[in-house]
Amino acid sequence: MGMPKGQPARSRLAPADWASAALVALAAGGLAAVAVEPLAAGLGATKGSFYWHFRDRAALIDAALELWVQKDTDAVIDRLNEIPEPKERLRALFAYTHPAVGSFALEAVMLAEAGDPQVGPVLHRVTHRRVSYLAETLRELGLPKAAARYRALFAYQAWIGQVQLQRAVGDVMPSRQARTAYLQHVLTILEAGLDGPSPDRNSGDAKATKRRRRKI
Amino acid sequence: MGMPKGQPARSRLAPADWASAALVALAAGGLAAVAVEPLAAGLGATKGSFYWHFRDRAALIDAALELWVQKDTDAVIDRLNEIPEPKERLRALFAYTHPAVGSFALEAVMLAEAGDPQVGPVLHRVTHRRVSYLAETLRELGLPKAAARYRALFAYQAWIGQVQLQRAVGDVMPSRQARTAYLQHVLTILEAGLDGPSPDRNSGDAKATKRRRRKI
DNA sequence: TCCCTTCCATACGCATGCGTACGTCGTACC
DNA sequence: GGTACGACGTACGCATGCGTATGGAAGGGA
Repeated sequence: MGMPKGQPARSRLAPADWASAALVALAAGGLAAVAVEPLAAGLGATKGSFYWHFRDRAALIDAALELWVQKDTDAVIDRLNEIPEPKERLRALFAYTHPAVGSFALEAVMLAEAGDPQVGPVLHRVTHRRVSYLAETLRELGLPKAAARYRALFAYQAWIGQVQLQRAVGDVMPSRQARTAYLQHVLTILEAGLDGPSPDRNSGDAKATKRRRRKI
Repeated sequence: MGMPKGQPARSRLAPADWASAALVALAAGGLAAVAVEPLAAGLGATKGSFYWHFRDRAALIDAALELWVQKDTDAVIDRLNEIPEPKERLRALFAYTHPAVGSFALEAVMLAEAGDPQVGPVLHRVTHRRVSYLAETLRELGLPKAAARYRALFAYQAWIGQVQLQRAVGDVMPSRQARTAYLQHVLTILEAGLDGPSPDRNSGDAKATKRRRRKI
């Protein structure tokens, strides 16, 4: 009983607790669901605790957004950067962005709340960082600059569209088989015909990549 | 001056007035913005008027959603169906779905509010109808059934993604030139490689079929 | 003119959520 | 073992929004 700082212990709350709870609420019900009193009730506390750690509700939302950026963009890119081979990196990225069905609710919420003065800039930042990182990885694969940017934009847009469609209508893609087949379809499109008509024939020795991979 | 039933005349209000005002508010601020009292203030009326025409707020939301379906799906399909040539129909559809930048806010809102018990079913209905219509038109162009469905899904998803990206970050696509170039890029991809490996060798006449979509 | 229906305004009760003021408990430190 | 401060609970005022109740103006028949 040395106060193991676990979560279920309802002893003391830190700002991080409030932020992660806010992020959960955000994913579940949008910005409107990030309300102080319901969150406090969920944490087994009251507003008195909250207003000790945060100045107001906006500060909580900022913290939650920052947490989102850190977890779903920064951390992912950091992990991807540990993979030296760009092709492998892309594959890992793709595997990461295509798992569950109901997931990525936060993405949809952020897009939804894009008009909000707090969400807007963050979304803007995240989108740019993601697309830029994707484009840079594509450049490592030998694509010229403009082409890499187009391809990155298109891939990101396709992903956004898929996330949204899944959330909107879960059954447009009936079986799991059909989903993977569809995925394969999208993949071949993404790999195919940019300049040269040989998508899979990689450049002999794959070392042509200069591996700049700076943090973007 | 025979009371021309115009909007600025603040004489009598009909349910349709409330519904369209609700739709405007919905596009601007999401479901939370569809509030009775602010809408009444905007219409120069009070709640008393509203609760005469509608049973409650949910009824207003239903009416607004129905109006949306009618305007941005049913009416568009009806208009498109007046074009006998499927190729021309696709072109008209594409032209309609790619105009302004800030438009299609309602689409984003609907996707955003997909979790809502009132919005969900409507969105589901609309999406199915749109995709099915697109697939059907593609079938008229000779595509086999499964391929037409894949292509329709992919096109619709690409459109959704573009709408969302535009709303999220307006400047990922810097100049108008870059936008049209990007569009061309997307178009060729959409046209290319379904089954046969001959993407760009279009059918003699340079009328390359463009496809894409929007409001179906 | 009278009356009745339609349409709308005013006023109220209620619930939720924000932010603030202030009281209170525990713990570490002396 | 008091005491000071950090962390939290309680209670309040305020604003907004929903829904209801009731009264009153406008307009068309009779």
